[in-house]
Amino acid sequence: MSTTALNLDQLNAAQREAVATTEGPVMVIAGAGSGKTRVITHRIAYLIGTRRARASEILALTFTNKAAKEMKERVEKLLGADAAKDLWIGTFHSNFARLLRQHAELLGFSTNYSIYDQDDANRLIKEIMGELGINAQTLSPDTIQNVISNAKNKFVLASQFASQARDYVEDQAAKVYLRYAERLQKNNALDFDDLLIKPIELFLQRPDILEHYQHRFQYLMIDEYQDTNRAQYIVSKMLAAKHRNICVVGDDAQSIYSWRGADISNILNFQGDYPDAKIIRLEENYRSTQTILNLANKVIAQNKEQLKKRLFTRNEEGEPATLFICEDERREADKIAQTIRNLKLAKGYQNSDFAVFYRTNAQSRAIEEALRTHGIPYQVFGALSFYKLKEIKDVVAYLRFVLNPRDEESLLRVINFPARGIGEASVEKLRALANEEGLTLYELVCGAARYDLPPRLVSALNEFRMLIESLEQISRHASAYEVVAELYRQTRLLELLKEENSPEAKTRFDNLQEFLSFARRFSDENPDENSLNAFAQSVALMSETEDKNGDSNKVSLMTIHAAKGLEFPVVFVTGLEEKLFPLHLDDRKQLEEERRLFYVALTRAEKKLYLSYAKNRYRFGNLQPSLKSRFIDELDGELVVTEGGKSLCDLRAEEKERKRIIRDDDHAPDDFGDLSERWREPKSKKSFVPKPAAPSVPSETTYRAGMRVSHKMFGRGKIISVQGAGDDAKAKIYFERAGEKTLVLKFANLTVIE
DNA sequence: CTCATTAACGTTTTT
DNA sequence: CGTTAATGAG
Repeated sequence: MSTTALNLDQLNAAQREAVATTEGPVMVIAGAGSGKTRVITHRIAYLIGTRRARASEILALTFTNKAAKEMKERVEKLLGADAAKDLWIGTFHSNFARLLRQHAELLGFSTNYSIYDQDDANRLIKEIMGELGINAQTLSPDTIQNVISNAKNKFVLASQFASQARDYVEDQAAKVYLRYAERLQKNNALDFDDLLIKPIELFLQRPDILEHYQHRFQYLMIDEYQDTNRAQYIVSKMLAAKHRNICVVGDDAQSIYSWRGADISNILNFQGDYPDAKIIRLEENYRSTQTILNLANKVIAQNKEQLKKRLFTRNEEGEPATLFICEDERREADKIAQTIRNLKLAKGYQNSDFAVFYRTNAQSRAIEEALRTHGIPYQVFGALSFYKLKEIKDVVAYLRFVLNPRDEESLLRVINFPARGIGEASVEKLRALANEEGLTLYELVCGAARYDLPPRLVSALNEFRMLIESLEQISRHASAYEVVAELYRQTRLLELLKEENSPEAKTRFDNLQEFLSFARRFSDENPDENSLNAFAQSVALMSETEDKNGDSNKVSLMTIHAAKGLEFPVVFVTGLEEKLFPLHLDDRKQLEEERRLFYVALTRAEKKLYLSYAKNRYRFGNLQPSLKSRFIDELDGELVVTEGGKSLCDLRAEEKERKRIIRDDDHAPDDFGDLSERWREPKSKKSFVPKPAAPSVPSETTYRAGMRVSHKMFGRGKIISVQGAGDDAKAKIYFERAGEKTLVLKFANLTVIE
């Protein structure tokens, strides 16, 4: 195929090798900005173009919908939409959800199974904990959910987990896990983890089915292999066992999801699994300036655990990075906004050329505010996904329930939405009755007339049942869009919101409308007969990022996790403070992951990098001093300048000098703000002296959270919380100088400050 | 049963 | 600080 040959000429030698080595196990170590997606898409095109494989024989697994979508589009560009349409390109979750739809019966599920996201699963776990009498105060549902999810990620099933539970938490979690699995089965529902685990169970039960897929998917490709967990590892190994045409692409330096069960040893040990594997390194970076790359390389070099590689670029050297040292988060945000405005004027950049990264979503607020006051358009990614909004989830729950009447969780969600007089008390009564009668809740709803229930309730239930039945009727022959439209019509959802006449209602109105048009688009693009099921399931696996329009001219705000895989001409990495970034620094492993995250942040930048930190930051509502991040110290000082034009090197020398002077003067060193260029000003000393003690108050004083207090040893602070009463009363207090302490009030001898 | 006010709570990341 | 869960009045 001439087009394919032409395409290969555009690749460098390593990329070409990665594309053309189609047979046998291959691991591509793709450094940041080295053209990874290009390699995968060309490889697919090459396989098809040279007739080594048909499109339907290729399975390409990605980590995010966005990556899948991009890959699909680029393959289509190379081959034409028609040639690419039989490809299985998608996330692990969506591809296996699709596969499971075909075989659900064998696992005791129907093809219309519901997919529960984290929220749904959490609700169910809370419910189960209630049933088991586990106190949610002692053991949070989130913890239990985490434990269960981790077990699933490692392909440890409930019974096995129960038999190997080691401590109290695991023991309780095991009880919940067992019942949780039962309940999912009863509801005909799978959670996200199940989408990975159930295929393994299926393949173990039915080797013939495994063989079918081994034969069908002659070529297996896995993107972001460093992010795969144990379950994903197992299932890919099973699928590749026969033909062994497995090509994994990844970068251990960008592994940032270990908290979610990603197992970096999957990529580190690939060669152990496949001793004959061909290892190909993509080391030429096409994205960033040399300066940016040098900074990043030096940062990542401080990690012990990693595969050897050396990234280089032939791009221009570029400007040094700029470091902003700010008083507080507002000035940090302001500085960023000003810089954006100036760069737009001076260098002709557009809004969309800028990205502002932060470690935690909470940090976006200050930045948004500053951008707003400067009149700079922006978009925030990821914070809360469109599909996680209550109103959207409620509508989706309707669709799920129409498809899957066994799904009690969805039923509970919609039975009184919009409010139709079936409140909590009624629902509890109905559930108890259903239990007594040995019926499912919905069976009882359908036969409500036969029981001695308040007539108003019976008629409300009847109305609800008729709604569900008519939607079910429509779903048999009409598209997902038509079902959603009919749901809106019958429930008068939009009208009800309009009548509310509040701004919140207006937003929800808009969201529902957007969902409707999304359904229409989906139905237009996927006109198969089973479309409501496909629609509901893909919505469950959807997150927002991918369907926000990327072409609008706005500054992008996002967490660094969300930034992976993206690139921007100008990047701001904010909040470089200890305990913020790095957020977790308890052990080396966590710290190395934070460092990889920093590496990811730096390598997103094409032309210019700005780094910043604030010496004070609001946390839980009050201003706290922060220490500059150790990551700043790890940077190559020659490649970073401050606003004043001084290099980081000079600054470090000054810092050293200053510490020496302070030591000689026998002053207690204060340990933040140490990069300040105004260190000579004697003022700075004063600002840390606590105020003289406020008038004392009687010992009977009741202390409340939020009160400002002063302590002899610890100085000024603010009460975070108070526990207990009388002589035993303790308060958790955040002290400006000493940090968080828990004190027995009786002995603390606090004074209240106005 | 619904709406209001209040208390508690937490801020990592995503399929 | 801002959001959500829990409680109490109407």
